[in-house]
Amino acid sequence: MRRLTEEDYRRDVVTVAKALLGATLCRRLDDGTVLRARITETEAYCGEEDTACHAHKGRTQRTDVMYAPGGCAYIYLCYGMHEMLNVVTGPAERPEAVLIRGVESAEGPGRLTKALQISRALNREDLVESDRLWIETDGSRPKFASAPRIGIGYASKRDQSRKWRFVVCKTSGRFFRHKP
DNA sequence: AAAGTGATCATG
DNA sequence: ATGATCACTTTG
Repeated sequence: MRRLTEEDYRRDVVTVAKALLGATLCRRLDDGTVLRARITETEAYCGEEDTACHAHKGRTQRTDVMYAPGGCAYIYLCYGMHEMLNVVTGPAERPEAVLIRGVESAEGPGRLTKALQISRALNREDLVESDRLWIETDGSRPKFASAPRIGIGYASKRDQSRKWRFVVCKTSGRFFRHKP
């Protein structure tokens, strides 16, 4: 297992979104316990041109962190109750981020943050250096499927149709099923 | 299917 | 200041 570095994060957002699948999200609590979970689902949000991306409307107090160099956390509150965890990617001044949509045993962006006790208190955390929040990889690259992103009905048809959501394929624990 | 919840952003 | 709108989850 090695921790992801700034070089890993400063690549193109779609590349990073795929590379994060199978990596391990790690969270150290104040009492020292470390929570870990493998990432199973991600989405790429790709700059001011992407009408689904929060940075589409430009730089604001909330989106400012997306303009930072890749490697820090962008965490915001959705629907008044769900903390959403994103990883900023790309070079400085390019507002891209990967939404972490699911981890093993906590599917759903709001559920995983609850399970790992991640909140806006960790907004802007540097995942390269932090001892509270980081990501590790063992180099495995699980098979995945691509699909349209969820919950972006406000975006242009074109951007809604982009397949920038990536989900690890479910593996049968025991049996294989063959098409007749 | 619809509520619940509060930050955020565009209006005025 | 006010109001619509949300990268959602749970409950019925």
